[in-house]
Amino acid sequence: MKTIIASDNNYICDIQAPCFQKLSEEETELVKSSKTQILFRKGDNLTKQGAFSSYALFMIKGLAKQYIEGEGNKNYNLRIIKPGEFIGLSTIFSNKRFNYSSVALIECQVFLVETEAINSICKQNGTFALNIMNRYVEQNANLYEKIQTVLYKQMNGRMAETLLYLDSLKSECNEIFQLLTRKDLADFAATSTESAVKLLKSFEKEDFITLNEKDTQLKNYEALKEISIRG
Amino acid sequence: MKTIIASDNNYICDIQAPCFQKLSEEETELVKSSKTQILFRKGDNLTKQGAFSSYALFMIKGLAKQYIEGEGNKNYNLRIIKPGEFIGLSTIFSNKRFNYSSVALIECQVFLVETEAINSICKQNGTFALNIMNRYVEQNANLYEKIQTVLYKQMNGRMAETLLYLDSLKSECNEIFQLLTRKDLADFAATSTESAVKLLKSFEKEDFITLNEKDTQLKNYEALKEISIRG
DNA sequence: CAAAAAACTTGAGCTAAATCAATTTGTATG
DNA sequence: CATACAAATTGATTTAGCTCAAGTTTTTTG
Repeated sequence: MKTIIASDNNYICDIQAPCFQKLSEEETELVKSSKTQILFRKGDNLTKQGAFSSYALFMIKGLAKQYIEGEGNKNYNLRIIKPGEFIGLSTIFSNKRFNYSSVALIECQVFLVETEAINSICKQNGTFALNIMNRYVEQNANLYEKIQTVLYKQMNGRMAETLLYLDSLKSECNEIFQLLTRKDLADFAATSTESAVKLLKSFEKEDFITLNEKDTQLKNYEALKEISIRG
Repeated sequence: MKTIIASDNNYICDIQAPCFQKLSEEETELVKSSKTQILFRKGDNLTKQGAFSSYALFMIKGLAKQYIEGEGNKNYNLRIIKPGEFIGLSTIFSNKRFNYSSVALIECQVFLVETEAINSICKQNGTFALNIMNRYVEQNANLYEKIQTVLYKQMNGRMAETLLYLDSLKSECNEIFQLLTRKDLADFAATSTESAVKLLKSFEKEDFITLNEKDTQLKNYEALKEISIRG
C-alpha cells in the first residue's frame, strides 16, 4: 500500500466528528492515543476483504467505494464511503477480518482507531455504544435491501437504482460520476460492463438521462424511480 | 396470526439464556416486566418484513426460518432461527421495521422484549450492549457472505452450500430436512423449485447424497464442500 | 508527443437457469 | 374413505444477460 503516515501534527484533527463529541476526557484521550492518521491516495485500498485487522477506519475527508470481491475482476460495489463514516467496524469483535474491500476514489484523510479502544469505550459509555450499534443497524438494513435488489430486480431496475443513488450524492460531491468508470457503474448495478454501457445508452435514448463526457445527468427521475421499483 | 399469549405463568421462563445473565437486578426486572411470552404454531409468522414493531423477539424453544420476501411467492431463506437467538433486533433503533420475515417450522416458544427496554439497558450496561452488538456483527458477516453466494456462485454451489448448512443443524434437530419442502430448499439455494429438484437428483446420481422419504443424508462431504466453494 | 495501456462501445452468439406444461405422488379434509 | 389440494417430478421451451470478438476512444506514461 502506498500510504503516507502523517509524520507530525499537520493532519491531526481534533476528532470533532459528532459521534466522538459525547465522550469523557478520559475516553477522548483513549481514542486520540490509539488513532493514527493516514493519507490514502486515489486508488489505494483502505481495506482488503478477508484481511485481519486490529483497527477500524474513520473517514475524515475524501471518498471511497466499498465493494465485495468475487473471482476474476468481478466486484459488487455497495456504497460510496463519505466523511464521518466508519470503515471496517466488524473488526471490533470476534470477527477480526474486514468483510469487504474499499478503495479511495480521491485522496482520503482517514484515521485508524484501535478496535480495543472502541471496544472498551463501548463498555463504559452506553451512548457511544448505541451510536456504533446504530451504524450496524443501518448497514444491516442496507444489506437486506441489497440482497433484495440483487435477487429480485433485473438489470434495468438495478441500473436505475444505481443512477438514483449516485445522483443523490451529487449534493456532496458534484463530480461523483466523473470519478467512476463504466465498470464501476456495472459493479454497482451487478451487471457486466458491456451490459452497463448498453443500459446507459438505452436510458439516454428514452430521454431518462443525458450522457455528457463523463458526467451523467438524470432527467426523468419519475421514470427512473418507476424502473427502479418495478425491477 | 393464530398466536396464543401464555395466559398465566405456565410458560414464563426465568430468562436463563446466557445473554441475560449479566444484568443487574434492576435490569432483569426491566426485561421481565417488558416481556410477553407467546406461543407460535407451525406456520405462524413471527415477523413480517416491512412491518413496524416496538419489540424484538427472543426464541426460547422451537425453530423458525428467516427469509427475505420477493414478488409472487419468491422468497430467499437466510437461516434457521434457533433457541437463544434474537429475531428482529433491527427494531431497536431508528429503523422500527422488521427487515425480514420469519415463520415457525415447529411450535415456537418466544418472548417479546420491548425495544425501549433493550435500548435503555444498552445505555446502562456496556457488556450487554456489546453482546447485542456482537449479534449484529455476526449477522452482518453472514449477510456479506450471502451476497457473495448469490452473486458469484451458481446453482450447484448454492445448493451444496445449502445442504451443508442444513446438515450442520442435524446435531440440534435431526429432522430438519423433514421440516422443509423442496420449495424451502430452493429458497435457501436461491433457485426455482424445479431446479432444486433436478439438482438434488443429480447430486444423488453422483452419490453425494441419499434421498430417503423426506430425509436427506449427506454422503460425500468433501465433494459437496468442493462444489460449494467452486460455485 | 508518440506509443502503449486502459476504458469504452457494438453486435453476435451462447448459456445457465427460469418458466411452462403435464403428470405423479403425497397429504389434508369433509 | 373419497375427494380435493398441495407438493414433487420431468421434459420442452424460452430468455435475460453474459461472454466473446473486434474496433474505437481516451488516458497514461516513457
